[in-house]
Amino acid sequence: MRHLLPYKYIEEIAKAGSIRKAAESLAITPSALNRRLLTIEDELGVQIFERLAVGVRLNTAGEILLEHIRNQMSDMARVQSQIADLSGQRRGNVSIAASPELLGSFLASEVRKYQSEFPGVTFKVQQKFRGDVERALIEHDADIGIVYEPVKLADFQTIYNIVQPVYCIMDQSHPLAKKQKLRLYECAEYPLILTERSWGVRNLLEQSAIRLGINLRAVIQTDARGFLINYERENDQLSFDIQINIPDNLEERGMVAVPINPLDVPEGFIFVGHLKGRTIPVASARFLEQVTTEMAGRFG
Amino acid sequence: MRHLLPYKYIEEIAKAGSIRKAAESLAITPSALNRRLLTIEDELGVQIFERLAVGVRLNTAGEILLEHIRNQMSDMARVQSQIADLSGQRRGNVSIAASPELLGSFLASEVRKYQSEFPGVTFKVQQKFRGDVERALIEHDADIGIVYEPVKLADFQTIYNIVQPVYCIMDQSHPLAKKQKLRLYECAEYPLILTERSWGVRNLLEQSAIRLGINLRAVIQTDARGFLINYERENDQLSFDIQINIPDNLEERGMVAVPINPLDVPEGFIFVGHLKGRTIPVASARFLEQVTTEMAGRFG
DNA sequence: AAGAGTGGTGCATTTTTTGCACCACCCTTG
DNA sequence: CAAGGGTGGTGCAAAAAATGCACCACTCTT
Repeated sequence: MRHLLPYKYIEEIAKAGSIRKAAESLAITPSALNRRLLTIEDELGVQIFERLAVGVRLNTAGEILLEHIRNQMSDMARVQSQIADLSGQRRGNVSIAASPELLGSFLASEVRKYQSEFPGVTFKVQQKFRGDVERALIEHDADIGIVYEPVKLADFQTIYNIVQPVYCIMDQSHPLAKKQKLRLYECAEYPLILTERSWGVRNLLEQSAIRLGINLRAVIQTDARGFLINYERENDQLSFDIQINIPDNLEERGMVAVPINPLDVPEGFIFVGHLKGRTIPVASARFLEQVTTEMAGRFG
Repeated sequence: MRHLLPYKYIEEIAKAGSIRKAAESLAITPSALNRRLLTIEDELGVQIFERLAVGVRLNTAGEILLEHIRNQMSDMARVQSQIADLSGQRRGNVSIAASPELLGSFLASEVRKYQSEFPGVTFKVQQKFRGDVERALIEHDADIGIVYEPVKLADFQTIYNIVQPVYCIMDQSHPLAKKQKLRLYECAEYPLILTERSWGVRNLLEQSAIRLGINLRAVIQTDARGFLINYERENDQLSFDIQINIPDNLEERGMVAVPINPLDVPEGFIFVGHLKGRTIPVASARFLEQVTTEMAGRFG
């Protein structure tokens, strides 16, 4: 698609903030790039960038144009995807922005399943925290968004959503391991392994703790999955996760997951969808379908 | 916008049905045009046109691409319009597809009013019958649609609608001229001037006539406005029109308009709007606003 | 005051596009 | 059946457009 090369150039200049830097990453001369920009501005009749001493910056007209460019480029990708799908081949790139809670095991196995059927499709999976998923969609950095406990959904087109209770994960020998349901104050008596506050699970826990007047002591604060679901958890530490992120072989590892009473910690929501008003490429749409079907089958 | 020249070429080839004809209307060599097409198909990886002995025809992939092209081109027009509007200037072209009932006096005066304020804006007004307005929008042949008694509204985004009763127009000396309301059978006793059946008014009349078992005798069947509202109507002929299309100076012309009992002929609807899912250019949006405000003021 | 960064420009070179002439093909028409 | 007018496709030379290089003017930091 050589004819939307100018678009790519503009986008790169906007991102780099300077013609020279953009030229470098585009592997052309600053001179050539500069002239292309001038030509575009001339055709458009207005400046797109304001010239500063340290580089260039998009002005309002440029913002409008850039939004159009991003729409246009991903719409073109969709068209190519649809056309390729006509001839039976399924190609393209599925770009996903997902909360870390989804990346533990669920999404990986879904991608594996899809790719075994359509090897021509590539994937790009980005970990984004609650509020950042929607932004990734707006900036056309991702086609599909999967969020646990989203901050807002103004530009989010929800295709499917599902409740996900919070589980407490511990060693089989833990005093709480035999319970059917846990109260939050019971957990709070043990040393906790917690994630950063940007995680949806942590957020739910914190809010509940405040409401109930409980203090959560984090002996380890980490985002590394290895700590949250540990092979050899020697002590009485507890960690938390949502249902979908708990691996199947948890028991083999000598561990158990016990649900927390939803009256203490309310169940969170997983939202699956894409940018409002967009038609996403065929491969992405099919993958979305597969994911929602799988979710509905397992938790619906 | 030179970079979307290829789009223009494809659209023209599709419209002309032959590379040579398209080349002629694009004022370039068939050879050059052919090569551009081949390049595009090569970049896309698929054929866009099937080659026939008498020319070329879009295949399915081409249909998908063409839809994208049309969206892209009118979206670009919108972006340019928005950018121009930033600097205070209002430019652009307002393209309207409207039922003939609206073209008598209403739209002309609205256009005049708008252009006196924004001389930089040009207009394109197309007369389309009931079912054709929506098609014009779908093919991006028009930004704004105004229909009296539309056939369907599947892809139509209604911004405003209003009821419009049918009036009977006659000379002041006509026996029916003094009535406050007319029954349809009263009209049927006189010679009628009717439009083609594709008009919304005619359609309403015909359906009512069938329902009531009345026979409408058209002594003149014409679409010419001069006949419908005639300066010197010598005989007792009657014509019909809707409220908005009746000129202000009807009385000066020695004529009167008497409403028909809505129990006989139901009131029709005028729908004002644009293609669903589209953001129309600034100038078009403002004009739409003006039209709906005017309608609401006069008939709301 | 020096230096490193920025965007802009004249000119020769390279790359791309175009026009011309022509080919092979198909269908209509005489 | 043959001729003729239409179609899309292609080799080659000319024209046009884009690029790279060297350099300028400028601003801000050091």
